[in-house]
Order: sequence, then structure tokens, then C-alpha cells
Amino acid sequence: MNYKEFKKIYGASNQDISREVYRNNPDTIRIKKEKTAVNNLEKIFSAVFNIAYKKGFQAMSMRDLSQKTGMSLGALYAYFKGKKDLLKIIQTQGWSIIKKDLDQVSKTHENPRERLTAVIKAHIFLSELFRPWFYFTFMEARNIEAVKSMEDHTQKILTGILESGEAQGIFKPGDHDLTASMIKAMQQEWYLKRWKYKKLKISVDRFADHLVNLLEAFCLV
Amino acid sequence: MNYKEFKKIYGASNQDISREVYRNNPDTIRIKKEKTAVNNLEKIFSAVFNIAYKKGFQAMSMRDLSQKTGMSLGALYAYFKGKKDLLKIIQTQGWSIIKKDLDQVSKTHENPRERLTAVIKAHIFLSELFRPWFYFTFMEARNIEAVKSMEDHTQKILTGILESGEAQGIFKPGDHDLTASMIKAMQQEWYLKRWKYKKLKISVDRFADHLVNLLEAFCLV
DNA sequence: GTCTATATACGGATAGAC
DNA sequence: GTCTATCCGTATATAGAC
Repeated sequence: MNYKEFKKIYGASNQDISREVYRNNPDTIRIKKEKTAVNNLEKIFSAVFNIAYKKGFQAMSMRDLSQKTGMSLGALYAYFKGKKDLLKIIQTQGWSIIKKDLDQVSKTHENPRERLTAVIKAHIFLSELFRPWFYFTFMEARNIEAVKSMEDHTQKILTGILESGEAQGIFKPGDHDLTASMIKAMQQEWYLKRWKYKKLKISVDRFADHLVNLLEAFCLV
Repeated sequence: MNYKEFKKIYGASNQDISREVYRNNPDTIRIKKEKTAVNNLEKIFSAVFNIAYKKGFQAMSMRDLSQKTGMSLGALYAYFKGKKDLLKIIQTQGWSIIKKDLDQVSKTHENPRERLTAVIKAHIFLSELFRPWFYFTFMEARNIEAVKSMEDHTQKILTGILESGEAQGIFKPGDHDLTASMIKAMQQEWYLKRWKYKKLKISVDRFADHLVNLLEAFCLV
């Protein structure tokens, strides 16, 4: 599975996320027409990610956001109750589609080796597809409990695969928790340091393959 | 070399950094007595790291800082021109000692294998010793050019070691830039996710050894 | 050197017209 | 649905006493 194939199968779009957010927040979003709402939500999220990348969410003023989206201050407040509310929406509501894909992948493949590869790659490919969401969540929501527990969850999936692989004699015994942590660190590297890989001209497929190779050299019997 | 030994040889302290900062900023710091200045600078930095860890530097108000340090607003402004200036001081001035240690380590050991281990461990141990500095810089200064070029610099050291190891027939040929990136990602994991390793009761030595083992399984001929 | 009191600006949020 | 004008709290920064 490479990135191109992955996109065909699982490929949700930013529009899908915005629609999801719109439908999940009927009480805070005062806009009636779904089409305009979804459209503007996309603009808003994109602008937030853009500004927050440069100066952080806290340092972004509503006036910054107004300028970047081309919408007025008043208009913005029809889409969320306030700045805090906007943050919360991004932190919590936007993830349902992404989570769905991750869970789906982690159920495919019986063989531990294939399963490990699939799960690792799926995570990287998703973070490529929705990089701004991943980046923003990491930088602006690191200490939120929900995010920590998500990290815990995906780590446990990896540890589980490593353990069942060991039980089947495919993987070496070892400190699987620690190995799973290292995997997560390397996955995060992809969306945290985009500038580096752009500069080095390293594609997402090359990155993912390298990670899998590195890992198999260490784990396989 | 383990953490305990490392500390004995290279162990600078927070006080050393504060003294360095004091001496490097005679025009912005209005305090005459070095002892009180260094003392209070330590308090200030520690408080900044503490508050910024929870809510980020931008969200920290000067009143927060005043309360946490026990110093008044007026007193704080005798130590830096303003909040922006404080950020800049932390981002740029505090690193000279740390850089010195890193450079020193990277010159020891002729043998590539030993050198790789030494450099990797030294970086992790330094980040343990000065975790708040590393964490803060990552979170609050990621897109600063100076920080990017530091990352570039340390990455090139790693790539260089891998290449010379390949030339000597000790390491396998491979994509050394990418491998060096992965190493950096795993090193960063240590100071970015302290809560996780505390919870799993994994020591810095165990973490560092695991990283070295993982890498050698991949690199050694 | 450090404090308290205060000037000044800026940012979040709302009212009400269109 | 979106705009402009405006309110008001909060944050940075300074003045001047001790």
C-alpha cells in the first residue's frame, strides 16, 4: 500500500470534516444553509491552521482571523461562540472521521508483520492527508487529556501487535512498550517537520518505507 | 556512559545558564549585583517554563509570572525590556553552555560506532538535564530560523558519522539523512513526552539504550 | 532593587443596521 | 448572513515612592 492507493480507499477531505463539524454543532453554529456554512468553516479552519502555524493559537487575534478569512468579526461569531469554543471544536469535533479510518485499518490483516506495516503506514498517510489537523492538535492540545488518551490508545494497538507477533515467533522478544513509543515518535516526525522533508525532497512513501525497514530490522526474528 | 557519569563530567546547572544570560545582556538587565540577578533570573526562567508548560508562553500574562516568582510587576521589568524580550532571551541566549557540551561530545571517539552512541546519548542526557529548556524551545520556537539551523547542524553531525561508518565498512549503506532524522525524532520523544515515561517508569538510561539498540540493529553490517 | 498605582493599548465579544 | 461601530475587560508597560 502506498500513499496514492491509500488516498483512493480512505480519502476523506477537508470538506468532509467541515460538514461533520457543522452537523455536530447545531446549537453553536447559527448558519442555516449547510453549503455556505461548510464552505466558510473550511475557510476558517484553514486560516486558523495557517496563522497558528506561524504564531500559535493564543497569539492569533480574532482580527487576524477576520483578515485572513475575508470575513468580518461579526460574521465569524455566527460560526462559534467565542475563541475558546473555536479551539474546542477543532480539538474535539474534527477527529471523528480520522479516528474512523484509523480504527478500520487496525482491524485489517491477521498476520502481525503485515498488520504492523499497515497500521504504521496508515497513520503516516492520514497525517499527510490532514497534516494541519495533526500539527495543530500536537502543538495546541498536547496537554489535553483527550489527546493523551488518544496517544495511549494508538500506542496500545502497536504494543498489542508486537506482543502477538512475539507469541507467534515472528518478532523477537523485547521492550514492546518502548518500541511502540519509538514508532509513534517517528510517525510524528513526519507531520511536525514538514519543512525538513520538503527541503530534502523526501516523499511520504519513502519516509514510511524507511520507518518500516528500520523497525523490521530490529523486530523480526 | 550512563546518565550519572554524564552528569559528573558535563553537568552544568541552571545557575550556570542564568549567569551566562546575565553576563550576555548587560544592556537589558538593569540589576547591578550579579548574585541577586542570577538568583532571580533562575526564578523567572523556572516560572516561565512552569506556566508555559501548562498554557503556553503567549497565554502567560505578566501577572501570572509575577505571582509565580513572588516578584512584583515592576521588579520583573528590571530583568527584561518586555515580554517579547524575555522570549528572545530564552530562545537565543540560554543555549551557549548546552551547545558547548554537544560540540565537545561530538569530537570524542574516533570509531564511528562508539561515536554514534556517544553523540546520541549525550543529546538525550543533556535534554534530561535541561528538559525545560528543550521543551520550551521546541514548543515556543519551532519556526525560528536559529532553531531550525541548530536542528540542521546536529542532524548533519549524525549523517556524517553514518557516512564515515559506511566508508569504513562498519555500517550498511543506506539513506543516512533519513536515518539521522529518525534518530532526532526519537531523541525529541524523550523530552516531549515526559508524562508517558514517568507513567511507564522508564529511566533515561533505559530509553537511551533502547534507541541505540534499535539503531544498531538497522545500521551495523 | 522592589513595590504600588496607574496610563494606555489591544483583543474578545456584542448591538444593530443592511 | 454579513457588515460596521463600539463596549469593556484584561494585559503590557511605566512612573514614582520607598
